[in-house]
Amino acid sequence: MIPAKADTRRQILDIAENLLLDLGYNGFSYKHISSALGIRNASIHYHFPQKSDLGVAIIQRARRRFWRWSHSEEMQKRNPLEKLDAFFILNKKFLHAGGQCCLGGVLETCFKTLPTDMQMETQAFISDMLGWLTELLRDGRERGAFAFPGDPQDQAIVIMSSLQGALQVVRATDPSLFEAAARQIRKTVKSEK
Amino acid sequence: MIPAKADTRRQILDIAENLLLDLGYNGFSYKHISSALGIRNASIHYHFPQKSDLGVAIIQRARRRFWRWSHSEEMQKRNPLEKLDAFFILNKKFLHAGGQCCLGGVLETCFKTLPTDMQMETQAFISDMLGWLTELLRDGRERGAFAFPGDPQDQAIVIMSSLQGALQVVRATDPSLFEAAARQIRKTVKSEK
DNA sequence: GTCTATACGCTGATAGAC
DNA sequence: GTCTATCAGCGTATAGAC
Repeated sequence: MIPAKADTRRQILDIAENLLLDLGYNGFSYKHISSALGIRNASIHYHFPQKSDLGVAIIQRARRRFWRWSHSEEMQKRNPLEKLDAFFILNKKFLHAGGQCCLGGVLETCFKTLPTDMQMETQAFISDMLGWLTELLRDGRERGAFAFPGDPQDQAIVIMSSLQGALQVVRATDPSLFEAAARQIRKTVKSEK
Repeated sequence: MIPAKADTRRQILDIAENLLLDLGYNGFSYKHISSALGIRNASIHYHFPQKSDLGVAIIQRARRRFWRWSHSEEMQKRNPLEKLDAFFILNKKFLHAGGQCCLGGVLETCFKTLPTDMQMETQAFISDMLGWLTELLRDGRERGAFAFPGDPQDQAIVIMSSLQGALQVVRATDPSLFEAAARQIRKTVKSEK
């Protein structure tokens, strides 16, 4: 049996990740976390001595999560278009979580204020995602599922940027516009056949 | 003749706007501005009593700037494709300014931490830009310059989001990738003829 | 592991002299 | 308009008791 308060570390990560996606890295503090969790400020420093330790841990966990997602048995069975759709759904989850931004976008906009270790982890995270998406587009185009001009990496950046940007734009307009934008992006790469 | 230090207000706005695009709204303080300008903290409060007054002023100035840009005599002469290209160049300027984000993206990612007056001004700014881009796409498609499926507004969101997102993504990758991404976006709406 | 207590610079902001 | 002086609160962070 697992005691309810067994893994405070995990709870801190969960709360901090949500705060990060909602408010940005410079928009939340240890106080937000401690009051949400019902513990004291100092207790969080026991698990994450510095705020950047917490930041790095959040990104590393997101990287592992993305790796498991993209390498899951379920995912391997899918064809390229289904994989792309799964990526769209992955992004749409941020919207349903009360209009959050995606991790990459949040970290990039405050990139210059981040300590070096967080900057490096951010770069690795983006590289992971961009690599996966590039490979998917390359493979999918070879197999006739996708049709787009130019370099798969350029197209990968456009898709990542679009979704990331759209999650942000709808915060200042209407959340319902995200879906329509996502469909529009999908059309630009899906082959007509 | 205009004394060198005549309009401190304007200099504050210039510096603060650059800090905002570099570091995010919660990433810069009055101290950054005062030390950059060689004056005291309190002097800035004379011009902008609250930080949100400064924030609102930055957005309002950007809105006026965009209005003048989009209504300029020079712009009226351009055809739809040339207007779209001008919009791309407008975004590329942030990249050349040392890898800045665009104003919309910065404000949206910390949207939930902003005071109400700044949130409203942000919404108006996005609405201005989205309205202009939507009208351009609608008109351009009617005249045969553009070819894309669906609602012009959906396409407008995709283009705005892509450029906004791309400016952010290249911060964690390579600035040179922006140009390629921009060309890729351009291809998705330019008619083939 | 979590607590209390504490440090201390930075933050936005004000009062009042010049 | 800009200055000096000052403020209360918050930020991250540490020491040491339980």
